[in-house]
Amino acid sequence: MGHDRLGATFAALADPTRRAILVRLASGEASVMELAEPFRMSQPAISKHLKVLERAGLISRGRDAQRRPRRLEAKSLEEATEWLERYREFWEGNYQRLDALLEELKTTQKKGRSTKR
Amino acid sequence: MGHDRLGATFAALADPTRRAILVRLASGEASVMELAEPFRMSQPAISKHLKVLERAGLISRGRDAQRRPRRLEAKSLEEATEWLERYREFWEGNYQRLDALLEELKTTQKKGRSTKR
DNA sequence: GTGTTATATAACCTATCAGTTATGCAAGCT
DNA sequence: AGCTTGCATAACTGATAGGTTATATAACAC
Repeated sequence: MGHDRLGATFAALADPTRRAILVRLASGEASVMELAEPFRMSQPAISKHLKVLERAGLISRGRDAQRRPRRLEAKSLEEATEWLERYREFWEGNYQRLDALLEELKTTQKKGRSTKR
Repeated sequence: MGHDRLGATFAALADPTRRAILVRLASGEASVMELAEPFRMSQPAISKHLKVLERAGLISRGRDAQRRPRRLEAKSLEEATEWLERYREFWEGNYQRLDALLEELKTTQKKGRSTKR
């Protein structure tokens, strides 16, 4: 399945290594070697993760001699957060109301079945 | 790679079909058939997506006769949102400051490497 | 009972993912 | 010039994802 941009962002965030990389980058830009150091994974593996993060728009590449330091890009994160926020508020607020409403509907259209939870 | 819980949540959110399902569920619980209807995908495919969402803790199963209506569960979403929020605020606010700070650190801890171009 | 509806599960296929090693290449260093 | 460092890329591999069809199960309707 091809991912859309939002999908690519969430997919990128799904991997713990990539999340750790983002956490690291939150405290400042870093070279590939620096980013690879905490993991017992090969450098190419890290480069691949970085490519995923980059395609998701979560990081960008700079240049400093032979280094290609990565830094965070906020945009994608904002989009992801927005998406979540929208629906979080949607049902966080309405949760109790919905619960009651559904219970009501259920007992109306079927004869009362006992509740789960 | 085995996903942790947060990872499973983000992975679940990566698929557009699953996001659409969540959006649908934000307006109330729904049976599998109801959830499957908008898609030109087989019912088993939808059941699989639902299983992914359930393992991620994003939805739960009720029972109503032969129906197994799904409903949203807020917890996982909250966790995901929290994670994003934490880092979003981290660099959204501090972006400019961080930039300057890093420049400073770089020139301090290495002997002055000339500007990063 | 028989048949139907709602859902789950199995078996299968293909594509993508996450890792590996080996190699290439550009930019310093001496 | 020749060696080293930092990174990218290619080719390969095993596992997982996402879809399919076919079948099983469970509750209802007659």
